[in-house]
Amino acid sequence: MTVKTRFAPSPTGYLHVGGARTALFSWLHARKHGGKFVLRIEDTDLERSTQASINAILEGMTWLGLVYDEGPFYQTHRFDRYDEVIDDLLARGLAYRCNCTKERIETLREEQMQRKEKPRYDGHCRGGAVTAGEPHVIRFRNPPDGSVMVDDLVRGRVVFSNDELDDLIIRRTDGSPTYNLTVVVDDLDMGINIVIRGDDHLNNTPRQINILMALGAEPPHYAHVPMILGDDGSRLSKRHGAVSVMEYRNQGILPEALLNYLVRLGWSHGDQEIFSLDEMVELFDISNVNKAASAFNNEKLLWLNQHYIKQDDPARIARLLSPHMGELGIDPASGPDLVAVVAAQQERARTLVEMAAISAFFYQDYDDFEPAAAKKNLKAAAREPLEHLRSALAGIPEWEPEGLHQLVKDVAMQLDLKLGKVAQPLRVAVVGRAASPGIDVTLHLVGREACLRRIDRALEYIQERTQES
RNA sequence: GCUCCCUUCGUCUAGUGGUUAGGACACUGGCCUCUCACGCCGGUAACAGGGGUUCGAAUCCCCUAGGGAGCGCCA
Repeated sequence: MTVKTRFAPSPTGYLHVGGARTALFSWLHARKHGGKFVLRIEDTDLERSTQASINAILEGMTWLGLVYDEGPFYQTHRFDRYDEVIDDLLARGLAYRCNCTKERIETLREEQMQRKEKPRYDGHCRGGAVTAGEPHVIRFRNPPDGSVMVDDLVRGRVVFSNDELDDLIIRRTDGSPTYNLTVVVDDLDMGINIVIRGDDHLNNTPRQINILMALGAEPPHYAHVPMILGDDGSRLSKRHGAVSVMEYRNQGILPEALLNYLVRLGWSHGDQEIFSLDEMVELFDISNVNKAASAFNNEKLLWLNQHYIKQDDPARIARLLSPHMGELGIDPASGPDLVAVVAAQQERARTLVEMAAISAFFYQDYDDFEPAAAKKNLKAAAREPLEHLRSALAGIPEWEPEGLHQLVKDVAMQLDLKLGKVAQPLRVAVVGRAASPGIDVTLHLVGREACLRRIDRALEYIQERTQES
């Protein structure tokens, strides 16, 4: 039997990292076993589902490269099928109409709570007296005794007693089906043989198994993966920073870095930290997934992102960096080759946003000197080296890194200064800050004209500064 | 309240009766060095607590504590 997994988000928000990891695990499991991965949109809640959320989920899946083999299927397109199943259950006495008022249920709840019992429906309408003509919901007739065993691939065996379960609503008064019914029917119809989902669904599983049995179907395998918490161990939310997958793209995270980070959350393979997609597919095993929730650590994500930025082809990084340069109002075509800039900055940025920020000076004059850098490097003692450098740079015939490197060294030697005493003022003059790639590469990419202009500006700055004091 | 689940460095994790409890991120000392970064070498830091079982327990059992989920005409 070929393995078939699914990811079934409800479109009531963006694709967040928890959902993305569940999707990743499902996708990996399918790929590893040469199976199929299905995307299903659980949009039966007409109130909260939005097209914007659907688009956001699809966009997130695409960005991550979690390609689905079937779907997206929409539950709202399948209402006829759910009706068929519900009617069948009703006809066979496995479901019944209920016209209990919300008030009655509420009172029942309160009484049960007072008696320190678990609140649940008491089966008041089980007798079948409610007619089709009056407003009603349909409830599933849960087995009154016995127990349900869930043989979970990550949790192990979990047993639920049927008397803990009540007769859940499977069709609302307005005629629409509810989650526990649709999920069961869909997984059955779509041939899903392993359900990988968040562990907030573990408690629903026995109910779903009971419905499945009423339909005469064999339950699929289940794997309930733990949830992802925020940095501080509390439930992940917006205040922890990005939760939406697309937000990570905006922050300059590479999809392979996010994927690598997510796969290591709750799963590991010995001491290995870096996994290519192929390695994940080969090594991932759903039954090795941890049971405990894990906290999302942005620092480690950043480390992985830097790793992938360092390792990737500069041309690809340049392509991905370009829009982030645009965000800063820079057209990369207006200056040095962006691929060369990436090659120079590749080891210096944890995100593409960072890389754009530290690369702006290649394309436009900086606004102001970074105060601390200017204070330390652009003082009176820097005037002479800068003047020497300026005239040497103005006269150098070839504007290439090798010659430029030699030039800076020569000036230092002539003035009997350590290289740092010459290169560092030059760096601050040219880039406005104390950090940049090697001085030779930096000069080369900035270009002669801009270098001379900026050195003049630094000399003026030193002039003003020495006059003041 | 009831049911179910979880618990190794700050964080992610390795570990399946005998280990100086390993790795990674972060933090930190040093090296490299024109800056930053990269890289390299080193350091701090954990078995939630208590009982058992056993010659021996992070590993098996029980209890306690803490955390989480569910108990919707949400999914």
